[in-house]
Amino acid sequence: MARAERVKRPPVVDPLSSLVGYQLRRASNALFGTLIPKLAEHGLSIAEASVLVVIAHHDGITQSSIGRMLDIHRANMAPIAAKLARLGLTLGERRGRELLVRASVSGERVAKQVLVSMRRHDAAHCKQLSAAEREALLSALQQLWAPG
Amino acid sequence: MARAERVKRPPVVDPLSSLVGYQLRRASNALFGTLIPKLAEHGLSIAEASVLVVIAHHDGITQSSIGRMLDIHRANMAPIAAKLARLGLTLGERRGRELLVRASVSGERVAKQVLVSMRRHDAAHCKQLSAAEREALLSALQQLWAPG
DNA sequence: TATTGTTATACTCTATAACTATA
DNA sequence: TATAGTTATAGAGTATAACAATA
Repeated sequence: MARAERVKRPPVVDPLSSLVGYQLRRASNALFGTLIPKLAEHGLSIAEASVLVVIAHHDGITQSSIGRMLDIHRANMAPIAAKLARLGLTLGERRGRELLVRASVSGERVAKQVLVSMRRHDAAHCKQLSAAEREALLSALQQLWAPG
Repeated sequence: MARAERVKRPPVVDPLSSLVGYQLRRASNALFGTLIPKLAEHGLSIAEASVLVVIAHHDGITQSSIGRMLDIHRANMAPIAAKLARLGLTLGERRGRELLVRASVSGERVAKQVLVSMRRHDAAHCKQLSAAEREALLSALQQLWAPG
């Protein structure tokens, strides 16, 4: 307690600092902000890259399934899927009212690169945390939003 | 490890689940999504309510200081400050190029109500976490974005 | 009826640029 | 020069509504 008074930055002036929601938003914005330019090197937004990764891991998945998995509205999935197809990263096969999507050869390659970028980015931001702390963090975060 | 296989929900299908950045975004969106309607009962957005709370705790603070504290751009602070003033929640006193802001009597009252709403909302979402887990979560989150 | 995919559209949040006034 | 405040505007992300096609 007394030591804190000798620190340059004052202890806590921000009345919102003790709120999980506030800290979540700040941390989320921090990681998002640095991830955007990394994925831009691949010509993709975070949403586009995330969808590509999911498709590469789930051959023949439908747009609706991806949207439910990543919490992206159907209406917003359309332009994302269209861009990935236009870039030649995904191939669509219509079956009835569903559109089964899978990654092309180049799509698989880009998906792997994107996932590596994401993991490197994640590790870089978490380097101040121990492995146990990171696992506890992941577990706590999942409990905050996961169903159940 | 073996116990996890007996859990109802499959282990991990989502290739992004192990990323802190992904979990952060999902958790942040979850808390944000339910906080918005709560603060709308006070006629305020999250940003507006946050700024009001900061003003109530820092008498005579400037817009720039608030912006730096909450990471809100100057250009976006203007309409927020204008709305709080228009609602009679804050009073501004110009000194040179600075505009010192303080909460009005009703502003103080609303700020307290808003902070109570925020804390209740936070507690409701964190009720699955122990006090120790919540503290560890706050600490980890702060390390992810705080300067230094 | 319910679901998939699609388009159009609106709203919020955030970012950039340009300007005035003051230190 | 650097900072504070303001305005206008552009962009991204996300939301609703409506529609056609299919289960």
